[in-house]
Amino acid sequence: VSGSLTIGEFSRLTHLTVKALRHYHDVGLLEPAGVDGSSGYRRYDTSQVATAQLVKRLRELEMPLPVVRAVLAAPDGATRNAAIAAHLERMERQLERTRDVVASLRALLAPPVPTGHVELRHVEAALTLAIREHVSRDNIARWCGTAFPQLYAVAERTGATVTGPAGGIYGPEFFESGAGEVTAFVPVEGGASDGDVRLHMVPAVDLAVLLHLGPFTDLDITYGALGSYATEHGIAATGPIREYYLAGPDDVADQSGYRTEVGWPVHPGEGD
Amino acid sequence: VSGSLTIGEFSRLTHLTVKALRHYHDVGLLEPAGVDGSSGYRRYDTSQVATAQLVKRLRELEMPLPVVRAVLAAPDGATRNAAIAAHLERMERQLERTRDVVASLRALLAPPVPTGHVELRHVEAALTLAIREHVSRDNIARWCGTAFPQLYAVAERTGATVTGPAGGIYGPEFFESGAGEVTAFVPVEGGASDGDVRLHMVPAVDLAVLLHLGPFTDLDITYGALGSYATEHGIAATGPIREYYLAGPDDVADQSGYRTEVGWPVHPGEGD
DNA sequence: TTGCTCCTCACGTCACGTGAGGTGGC
DNA sequence: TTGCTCCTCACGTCACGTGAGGTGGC
Repeated sequence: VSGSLTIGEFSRLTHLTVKALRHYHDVGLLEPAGVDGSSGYRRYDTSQVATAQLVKRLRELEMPLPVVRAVLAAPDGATRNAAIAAHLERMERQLERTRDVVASLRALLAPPVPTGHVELRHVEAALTLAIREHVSRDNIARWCGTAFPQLYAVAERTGATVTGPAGGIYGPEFFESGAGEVTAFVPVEGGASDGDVRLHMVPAVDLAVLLHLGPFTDLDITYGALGSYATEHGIAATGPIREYYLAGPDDVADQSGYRTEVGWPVHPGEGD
Repeated sequence: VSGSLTIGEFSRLTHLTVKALRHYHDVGLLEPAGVDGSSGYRRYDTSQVATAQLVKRLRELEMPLPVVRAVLAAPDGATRNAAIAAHLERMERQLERTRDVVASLRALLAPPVPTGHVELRHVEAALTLAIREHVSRDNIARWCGTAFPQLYAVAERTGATVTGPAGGIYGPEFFESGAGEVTAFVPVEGGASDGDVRLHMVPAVDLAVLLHLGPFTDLDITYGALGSYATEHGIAATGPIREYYLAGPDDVADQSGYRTEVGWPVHPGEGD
């Protein structure tokens, strides 16, 4: 049993708008069962209703059309379900991120936390195991989540001794354009390069350093305080920014326990 | 104390990209402290950091720029917090909606529920208290949430006796274009018009009727089954679609207990 | 026959991102 | 002086929505 439907009838059956159906036809996502050669009238079939309903559900979950297309083209149920599950997981991560931002918004609106003490510090060059890559802001959390374990693993494999807290070096474009070169490093004695992980000398710098307590989501607050300090004292220099992870995800379970030193480049010897 | 910053420096301080800052300037959301007359160089001030951080937070929560502008322009903290709270509530509602859709997606992918029995029914014209308005799909839940209580309130005020379940009439454009004329009605004896609520004769129709059990989010499944039935039996007529709310939010707490009759217009006397 | 449904462009939306091509400031 | 930062267009993105202007089908 099947029945033929005009686009309007199919729209009422599936609760997809006529405009959406024409768009899905244009992009080849949901082809009508037939198209009249002379009039161009689209013809749908009742057998297409189930597919249309699936498309509607996935779009309501803001699944991008290329991904929807992949779901529809899945050769079997397992592949299809995996694609859907992956999307739901993306949504879950985004939801968690939203929760963090809401918390951080409350913190921002609350009476301002007394900002810590800015320290001017000369940092010596140091031997490290490091990974350097072009990373976008959106992916930085996941990237760090794989990079640092990798660094510690190489340290162990190559017999290196870790001599201090891990850190990151962020090129200006990372902030100014939303993506840029990022170096993750762990200071070591001994050890050796291994694949992407290189034995690398991190250069000396003069930094204004401010300790950030709590989630990474709030880091911009500390950046603001630190950068304002450096600017107002006329000591700000250009160059990459450093972060030192004194206590992070590997050390404490709760984000509120994170301790991060933010290092802003300054001109040497101009301390206060 | 204050300090002057180039757009790049301000970007690194606030973690807003240079492109975003220029855009916020263009649309008048975040004006630089100054602009050099000859070179066009923007100049920001450290005193603007806090505002920029707020903008960043609100944008991370996908607050539309006009709303952000309203928050920034709020004359006092209370107004500002109210605007933010309203946005968080919108997000909360959307989150709930997402949860419903995920559940409904699972239902769709599960082995198909045996569909109920389609009944062909001649419905007589009936006197009702009714509200009619142009409503978009996005707002239909909220609209019904105010319309039906209003109908019952007028029924009580004007001494009307409710004689059956409430219903809705949906013009084809409601589905085909995503917005259209919707009539909410409650059948009565007695009663009188009162403001937007009119004493209105709902016309007679011939309907194919299928009972929908569960959340409204799943209604498209029943629409698909019912419309396919009518089409495949060659009895589908054009005209508005009716829903009768046998058990809805006012009657049962859990969505899974909702019972809704969907009525699809058919040609009279062509039953089976 | 009427008018209702369907058709195809072309352009708009929203918040920026992506270059191209060019100039100013240290 | 070099090159780095900044500038302004103009156009792209994504999934449709919004008309305009016109034709086919019952």
